[in-house]
Amino acid sequence: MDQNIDAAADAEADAGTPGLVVQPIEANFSLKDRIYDSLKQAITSMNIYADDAELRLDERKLSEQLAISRTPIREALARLEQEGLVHIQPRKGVFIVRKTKREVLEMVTVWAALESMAARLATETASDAEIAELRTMFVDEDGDTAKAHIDEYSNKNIRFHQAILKLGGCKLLQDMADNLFIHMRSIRTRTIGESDRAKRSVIDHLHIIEALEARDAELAEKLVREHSMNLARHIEEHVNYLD
Amino acid sequence: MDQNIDAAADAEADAGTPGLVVQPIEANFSLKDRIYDSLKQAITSMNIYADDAELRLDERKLSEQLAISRTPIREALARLEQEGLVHIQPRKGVFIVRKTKREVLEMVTVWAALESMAARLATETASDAEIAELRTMFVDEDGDTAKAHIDEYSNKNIRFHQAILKLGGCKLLQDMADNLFIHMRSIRTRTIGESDRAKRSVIDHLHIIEALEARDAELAEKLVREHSMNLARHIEEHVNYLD
DNA sequence: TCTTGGTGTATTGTATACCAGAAAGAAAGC
DNA sequence: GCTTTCTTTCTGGTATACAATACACCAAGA
Repeated sequence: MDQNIDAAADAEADAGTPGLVVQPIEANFSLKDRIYDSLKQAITSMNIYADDAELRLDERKLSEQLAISRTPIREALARLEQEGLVHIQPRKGVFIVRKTKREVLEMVTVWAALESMAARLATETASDAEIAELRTMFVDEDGDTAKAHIDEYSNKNIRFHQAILKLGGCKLLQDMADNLFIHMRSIRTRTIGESDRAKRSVIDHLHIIEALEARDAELAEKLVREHSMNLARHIEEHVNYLD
Repeated sequence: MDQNIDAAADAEADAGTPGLVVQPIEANFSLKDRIYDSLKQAITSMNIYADDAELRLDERKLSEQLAISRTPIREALARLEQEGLVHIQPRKGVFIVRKTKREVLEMVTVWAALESMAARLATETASDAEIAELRTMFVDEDGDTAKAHIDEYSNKNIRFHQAILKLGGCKLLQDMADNLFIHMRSIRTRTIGESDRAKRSVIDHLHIIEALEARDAELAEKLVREHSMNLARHIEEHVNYLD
């Protein structure tokens, strides 16, 4: 590493010297940040609602696996706790939090508030081209084929909602929704396969696109909100694996 | 500790036995958490937009002042950074973040989304008595007297909005709005005194209460949203001390 | 056999020492 | 006098050592 820096310095000082310039000089690496990302990724990608899920995080074990000290790990865990992904019980341990049904329902409600506002904003700020792009997401898709490729559709579904958030043009709206999404990901992927939700979802989405195209703020907001609240209702009635 | 539990159990089993009930067992103290609260309180109560504001936080200085080591301070700072109150520049320092005008506008927008959703929910879940309570907030208040007591009114204003969030019955909605509010507090208290915002604010509030009383979800949502978006417009046009 | 007390171990909380990078100031060369 | 470079110092980043607590296990006595 030091050689790289020296080489770069030499190359800068004397362009004639063919020192090995290592390049983009990758980002400011900080163990704390990398561990944070790593843990977050690990937590969100595991199914924390499985019965045999290991919900405990061992600082020491992590520090050994990653071959670093506990300090940066603890700081990463502090951030994760602030974010609500883990809970630190003093003198007991660090545990991945399982959301209760009520909490999930509240997250969906907040999501509905955020995305419906984004849809409203999108009717004013998004370009016709941007809205038209939404349609391309469903070009090879209808309800029936969707049911056949649940996983694939689940991803498309996610991207559709993220696209609307983006069209709203409000970064904060987007970020907060993304953050909620982290907690809801596993729920969404599980519920999309139930009953005929996939098919109805596609229909809803098309109606939303039409409202955006018509620049109908009230309608777009309403459709987006009700689409999310339908998910809430579905969870309320059919999801039983939450506390 | 065990005695407490036993005593309580005995007292429950046999009310006649005068077991020593030792009391609530005071909180679990944790330096990290206390420092977090302390710093957060300090940051939010200072005017970070003053020209001479000291925006830098020195870990070592803090550790000396508080007579503790840097470790728990760093964990508290990590949480504050995650929350967006401070920014840690590696090898440079820890700085309290000044929000840009755009960021403040986005916060108001999100606030509008959250509170309008809460108002909508409130029309369905809040009791008549709870809604009626909102009126008592303005019993001795009209636009003119409000202008005379800006500070006092500013607090009432805040409480009114928090009350609506609460009536929505969605804890998460409330918490997220509260969190946004921390960043907006200084802005709100400054803008409320400008032009005739206080007077118009009172009128808006009364209309909102009426919509809630009429259980008109659409109207309540719309009024709350527009009330907040008016603040956004006002900031856009009149606030110049932000980046 | 059951209860109770103590001890040992595992795990987190806190303190401290040291490292590396960056900024500021001093000194030297032009 | 200006610029440049070197050095000093300050700051956060990381590692490690120590302290405190929770939990489990075991042994002894009733």
